[in-house]
Amino acid sequence: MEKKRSRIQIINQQKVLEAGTEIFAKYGFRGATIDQIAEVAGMSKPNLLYYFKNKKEIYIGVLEQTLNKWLQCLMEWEVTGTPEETITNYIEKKFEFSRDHTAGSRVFANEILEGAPILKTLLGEDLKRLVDEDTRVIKGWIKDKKIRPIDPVHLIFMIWAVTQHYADFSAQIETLTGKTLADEVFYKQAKKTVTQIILNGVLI
Amino acid sequence: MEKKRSRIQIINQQKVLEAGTEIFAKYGFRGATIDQIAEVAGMSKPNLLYYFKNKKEIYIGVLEQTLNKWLQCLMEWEVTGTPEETITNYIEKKFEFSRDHTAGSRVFANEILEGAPILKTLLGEDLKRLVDEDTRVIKGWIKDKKIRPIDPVHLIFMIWAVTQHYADFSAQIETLTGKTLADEVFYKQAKKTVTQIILNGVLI
Amino acid sequence: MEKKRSRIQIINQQKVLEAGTEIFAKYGFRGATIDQIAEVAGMSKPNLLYYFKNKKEIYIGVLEQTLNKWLQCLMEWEVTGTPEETITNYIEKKFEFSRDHTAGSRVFANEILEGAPILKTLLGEDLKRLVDEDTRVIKGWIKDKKIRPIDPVHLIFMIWAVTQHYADFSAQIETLTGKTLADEVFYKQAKKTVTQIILNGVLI
Amino acid sequence: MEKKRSRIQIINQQKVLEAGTEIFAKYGFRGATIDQIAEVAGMSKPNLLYYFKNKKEIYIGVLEQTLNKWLQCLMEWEVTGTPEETITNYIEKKFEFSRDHTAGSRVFANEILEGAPILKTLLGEDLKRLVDEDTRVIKGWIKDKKIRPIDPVHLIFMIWAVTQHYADFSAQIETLTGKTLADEVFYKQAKKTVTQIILNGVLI
DNA sequence: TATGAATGAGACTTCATTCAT
DNA sequence: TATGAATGAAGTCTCATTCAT
Repeated sequence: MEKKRSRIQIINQQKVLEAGTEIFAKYGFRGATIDQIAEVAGMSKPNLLYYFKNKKEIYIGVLEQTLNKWLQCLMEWEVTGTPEETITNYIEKKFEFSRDHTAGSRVFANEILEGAPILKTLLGEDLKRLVDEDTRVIKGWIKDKKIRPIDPVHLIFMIWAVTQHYADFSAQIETLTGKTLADEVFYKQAKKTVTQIILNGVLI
Repeated sequence: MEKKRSRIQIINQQKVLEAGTEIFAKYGFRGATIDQIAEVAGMSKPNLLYYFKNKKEIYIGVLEQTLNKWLQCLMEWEVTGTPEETITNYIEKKFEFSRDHTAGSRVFANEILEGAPILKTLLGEDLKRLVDEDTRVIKGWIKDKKIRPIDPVHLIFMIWAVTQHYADFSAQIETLTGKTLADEVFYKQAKKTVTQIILNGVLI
Repeated sequence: MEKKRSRIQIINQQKVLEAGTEIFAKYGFRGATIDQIAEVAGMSKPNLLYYFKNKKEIYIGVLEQTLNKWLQCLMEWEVTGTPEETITNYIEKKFEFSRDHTAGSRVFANEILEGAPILKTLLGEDLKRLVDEDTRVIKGWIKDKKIRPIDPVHLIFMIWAVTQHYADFSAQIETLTGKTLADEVFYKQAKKTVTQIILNGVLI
Repeated sequence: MEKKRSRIQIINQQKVLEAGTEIFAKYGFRGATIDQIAEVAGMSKPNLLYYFKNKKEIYIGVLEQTLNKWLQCLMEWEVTGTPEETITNYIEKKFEFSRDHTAGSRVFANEILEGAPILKTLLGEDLKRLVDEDTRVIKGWIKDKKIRPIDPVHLIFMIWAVTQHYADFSAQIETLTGKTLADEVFYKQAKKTVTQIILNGVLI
């Protein structure tokens, strides 16, 4: 299934994935055209199709890469500290991800919006494992009376929802505030406010 | 701009808008086809196009209808009570909206994801007004020391983000938990947890 | 599965089938292009695709129509007379078919050459039934000592092979003799010679 | 036109021709792809194209090779014996050819079906010569009252048609009888029946 | 001699939209 | 108001062929 990949193959595939992320983020799967992706990737359409058999393969590649980055982000989470430290760090990481992978985040959001036809399986496996683990940690905190007795999954969803919102809905946010996460001040303000509310919301 | 609309026109246009909401939610603007919408609306394609000049008009119609419903939801907010009552009520309303207008919410999300080409203007006007007003109210609370000094817009975004997440990302949520907002118990649990955290997060 | 077919639909579908027969006979399935068929049928490509979903559907339609005509030809065979009359009549019918349905015969030949991917099932059912019946009749003749004891299927194949040859290999025949079945004299000569040899070959 | 050909060239060209025969037989000229041929020949596509300038050249090569083999088969015919011996031997040779060069036979059939654009010239020359000679021999027999007065070319076509039928239509034959020429018993039966009928058909 | 990489031409197919009734 | 029929534009994908090494 996997061809041997030479240096140039790796480079070009990566080029395509990056271009694909950008275009799919902007136009969705159907809206994106191979032409656009090829143009951004700086290669001819048939050459692009030499590396990825068809449009869907590019899309899957983009999704997998994004999901992997996201999973990695979630896994880098240090759970050894206090709940305050840990949650602060978690939110920080997610905000960073939203800022640094805005396009990927949107492709991801689009896929979920359409019912996650491609990602469903992966989400049910890899992501589920991570959520289960986080849930366990949070339950431990609750048992130790370190945080209030809230439902762990909804806390997790809250953090995901908010941080992702700044990436996915940035058009709306920009229209309303004139700012995006790219604005350093705005970024810090958002992170700070969210962290504050969540921490005060759960810590005893 | 407005033609005189006979009874049957009104009925059929509404049929189309509902069908459009469903289909656009599932496949996005480009992914949706007029055929699909016509089929769901129970009329022939040319007949549908008799009511809406082209695909984009249907889309705009759906977006406007959804936005109006959402604005109405936001406006129904009673600001006369205590912050606790008010915020609780606000979150409740938004959760209801997510549950009862899942499809519309997704069409809306999709539009924002793609940069809100159609809605941008409306958002900058109608929604901005509402946000400004809410901001003023929240600032009043802060000044009166009724809630902690947090940045109002980010509080608003948080609430929007979380409640919308349950509609837009329900595929992911369902994969991870097996539940959706249609499940009464899950719905209440989600609403309760979110309300708790936010209230504890902002109240003094 | 079958739509209601209006007059114009029937007419246009038949136009397409005829054009398809001509083009598929000349260029084979892959070699044929929808453009060519549409051109011959006198309609635009998308309009043609309004009647047949894709190229393969046209092909299947052509094959089925040809097979049906052929089966009908085989069934019109009168088995009540003497072997001499019956065989003479059978060969005559097949020769007629080759002359009057040259293009269809070639499409058919092409399909068989490629392994009959589409027709295999039909051949195994309808045609098999006919062959079995013919075989029974021939065996009866043999038992009654009306013809020599030859293997019936090979006799049948012989007749098919020869008559079909004049349609399918007419390019070769024309190169070698300068004539085709369209030439009345040549047609009669061919039919007469073949009938003679076969009759003398099997009659006692 | 002829380059000096090294050992490896000869070997590789032969590999390509064999692969080409197989693939062209299965899919026809347009249906065959160079990739497929290269794969069967066990070499890369550009390497294959180093030996044959383009697809058509491979096709021509295959056709020429097949035609040569066929002509050789026809020429090996011993005309010195009695008509019975000679015809029996001729049919035998042709049956052998069909069994041993099934794929080539089909490529040939395909070419003729499409109007013999490539072979037409060769057929008009080399094959014509052979047919003329055979015709002369048969006419001699008729004049000597050794066989009945039938039209020689149609006798020749009959034999070609029948023997070729077992190669070209083997898909149909297999569907109807479950056998192919590869089955020794079936092969002998077919040859015997055909020989019998033809001999009885022409001998006085 | 051999092969990864690249491309232009062309085919199939979809789909929004219009026509005619 | 309603709909079968028709079409142009556009997009996906294949494939013979060439390039560069």
